[in-house]
Amino acid sequence: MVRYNPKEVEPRWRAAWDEAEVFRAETGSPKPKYYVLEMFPYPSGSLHVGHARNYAMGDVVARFKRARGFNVLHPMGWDAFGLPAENAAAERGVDPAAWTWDNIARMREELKRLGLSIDWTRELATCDPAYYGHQQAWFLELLERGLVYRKEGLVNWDPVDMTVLANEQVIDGRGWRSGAVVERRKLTQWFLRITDYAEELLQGLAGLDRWPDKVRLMQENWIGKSQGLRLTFRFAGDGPAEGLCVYTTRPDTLYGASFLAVAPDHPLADSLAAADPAVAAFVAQVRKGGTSEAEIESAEKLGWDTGLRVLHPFDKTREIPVWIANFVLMDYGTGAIFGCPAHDQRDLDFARKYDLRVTPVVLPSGEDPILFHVKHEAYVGPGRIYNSEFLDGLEIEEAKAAAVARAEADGIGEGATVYRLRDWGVARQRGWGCPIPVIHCQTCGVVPTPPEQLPVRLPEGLDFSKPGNPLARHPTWKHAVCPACGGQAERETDTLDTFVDSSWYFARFPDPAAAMPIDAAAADYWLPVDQYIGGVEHAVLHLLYARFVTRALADEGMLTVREPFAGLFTQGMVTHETYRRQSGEWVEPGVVDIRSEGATRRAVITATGEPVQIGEAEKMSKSKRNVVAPADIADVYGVDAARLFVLSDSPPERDVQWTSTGVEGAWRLINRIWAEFDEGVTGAAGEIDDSATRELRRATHKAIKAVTESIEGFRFNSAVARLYEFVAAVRNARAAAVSPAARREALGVLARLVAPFAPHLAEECWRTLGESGLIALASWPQWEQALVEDDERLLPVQINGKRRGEVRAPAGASSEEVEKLVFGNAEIVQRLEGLTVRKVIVVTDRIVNVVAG
RNA sequence: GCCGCCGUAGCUCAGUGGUAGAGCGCAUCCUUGGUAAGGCUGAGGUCCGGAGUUCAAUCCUCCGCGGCGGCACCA
Repeated sequence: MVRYNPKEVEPRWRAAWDEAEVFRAETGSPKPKYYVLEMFPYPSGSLHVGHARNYAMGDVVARFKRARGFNVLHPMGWDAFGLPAENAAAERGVDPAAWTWDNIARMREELKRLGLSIDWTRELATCDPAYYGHQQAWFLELLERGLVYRKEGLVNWDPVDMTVLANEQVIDGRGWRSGAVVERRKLTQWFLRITDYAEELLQGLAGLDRWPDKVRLMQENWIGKSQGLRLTFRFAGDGPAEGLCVYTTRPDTLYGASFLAVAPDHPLADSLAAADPAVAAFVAQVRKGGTSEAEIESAEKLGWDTGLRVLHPFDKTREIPVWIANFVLMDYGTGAIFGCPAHDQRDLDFARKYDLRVTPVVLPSGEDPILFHVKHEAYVGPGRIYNSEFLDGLEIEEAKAAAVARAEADGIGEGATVYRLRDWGVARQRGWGCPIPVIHCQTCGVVPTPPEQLPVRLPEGLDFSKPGNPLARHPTWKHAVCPACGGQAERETDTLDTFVDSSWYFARFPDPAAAMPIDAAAADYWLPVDQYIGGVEHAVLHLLYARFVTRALADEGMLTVREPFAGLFTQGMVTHETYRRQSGEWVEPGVVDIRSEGATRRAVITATGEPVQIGEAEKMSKSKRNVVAPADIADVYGVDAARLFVLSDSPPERDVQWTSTGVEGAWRLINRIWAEFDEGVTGAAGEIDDSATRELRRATHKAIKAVTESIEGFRFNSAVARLYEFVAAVRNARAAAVSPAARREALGVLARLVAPFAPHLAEECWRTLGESGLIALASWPQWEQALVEDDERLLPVQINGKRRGEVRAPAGASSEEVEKLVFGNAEIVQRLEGLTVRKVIVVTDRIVNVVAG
């Protein structure tokens, strides 16, 4: 018996793979291509088992597809710009570039240790000028095409860090890092015109049939398409001559309008505020309102009656008051609405507060028009229109169409489509990001950096010790010569949102050394990504940005695909129990000893015996100190055990709870597998047992089929479960005198089925079996159909729906044959005594139900 | 508030319109020359609750309850 020693075995095979360059992808190979990609990591400096799970999943797919004859591209890179490096710089005075590159070096070694079948020759990092220079190049092309623009907009401003924050960096109204209350500030910002593609991004979702429905739904909601009417009201008496334009999705309820309301930052409100300090005071008051969930939730509706009146578009005898209201959003629709309190809860709340008219115009079926009233709950259900002149009697949808048609005929409005999606604000006042490559000139305005001056590199020696943008503070960096007039000018000091970096990296991997941002031929060969894998937290932002940028670059002629990711899989997190001392201090799992006493588990600190509280399994985080690093596991059980475990316990899309007992289970499986190979192919002595041989062969071919289908269906946990069963079958067959050929077949299949999950073990087994080549290059086994079909079935027999016995029948037996067997079965006949058989239902190869009374 | 997901053994979770499962834990026993262990056997279930459809519901439909996630004054 040779013990399986992963510490010796695993590095040896990794060296063999490197030596043979087996994972190198060849652009243009005649084999069918398969591009598998996991979302690239931020180089935080240390890998945890959550990363391991993500990359192990991609690796299973990559190795499986390679074995199935595909030319596989499985690259790796680094999402390397971002705040942690700046934080490290601010806190410890280190250079963010040096810090980042150190982390990359460390994480690269940890990733390599996982035995991932990655083509490392294509590695890239977004903080590398060789990468971001190309990003600047295409950014300028988009600028030229008008897809990049500057505008003044409201942004989340962190007054302590002195920077703009992305929405997701604002937590409960406070900066995620500084904890300062975030202000809404008007600032000139760079935007990418993603809204130009809103319709296409929405339509494209329908074709993404290998994406999770959940993600498609989230994107659909995010884009938020709505159809309605843009309608201009004329002022009665005072007011701007052009009138006031509102957007509504409920033109059918126009006769229920009792007020108009504009956003506090609407131009009309601005001009009124300029003339009247009281209005200005009101606007200032509502703008101060916080952005936290709780504040928005409980925010009271506040309004200011401007005194202006508009005429009802279909009834010039009616005048409607115009208010300024805090719940109207400037950046949606036209920033102005008409309020129909009877059929909109927000409008109703507002109307009740300010005592405005509430006229129902949609009558639910079965209600009496005289008696129907709306009190504190708006009616938003179906019904017929009434109190509405020419719309009376119509269904809601008919009335919408009629109202739009009338507005269009009268020349006061038109049908309109509006999206919730906003343009993408990409400027950040940060020093560790991709510089926006433009120059501001007093005389020429915004001038693009000439292509030959790209990349615009970040300077060295930035000062991160103070809040604010270090690029703006740098003594010399921003001084530039205007490329247009040659005069003195200044560089843009904002850098790009790191989501820009990650919105095209998958298109760079096909040729990461190309002189152009994207090599057309290589990208054409490899794209789209056949299988993309990552966390569901990127369901909207990253995945939507990447879909947008792909289209923008395609329209630039740089890409031929418009949809970057043909298949998407969103994997769950790895969680871990948390441990806490009496004092409340979190304790890492490594120093805790778990003891089972009967059914209860207790935890103590190993060194001192001090008891600790066992808490819920939570997402691994430094603050809860429940992070497990793959390296810790590899030192004891090897990385194969860690890979097996993170894939085995739970379906890939769900969270998995890391436990030491679980990884021990995986380790035992590895040893059981190894023991079979160590045993060799010689079966028990004596006459060959044909029946046992046949059973082993059946088990072998069933295992091939089950594991193959499980991997294809992304059910890695059931694939591993099938491996458990198959190993048991191989082991049990050892007791009988099975033919050496059948055992050899079983072991050869076992090694290849294990290979995607535990590749080092599989190589060792493969060599032990006497194979000379690498299993990483071996082809996937095929199953024989005849061996996976049972020729006999065990059919449960129910009497009135309860299981009362079973019969053995040939596969595919007819109802008549099965009935004969059922009524020839003594146990069943006895059960039926005294009952009249009314009906017999035979489901071929499944079950029999006898209905009797 | 809107949308989605989940609820099955002590724990973590598979699964299926037709015999309720796995890993871990627990109990019993065996082995102590596969020993940084290994193996046998076993106990343990109102499949969240209620109604409906069906010959048959843990599964499908509807109504609840509980947990989680996304969006959130989007007119």
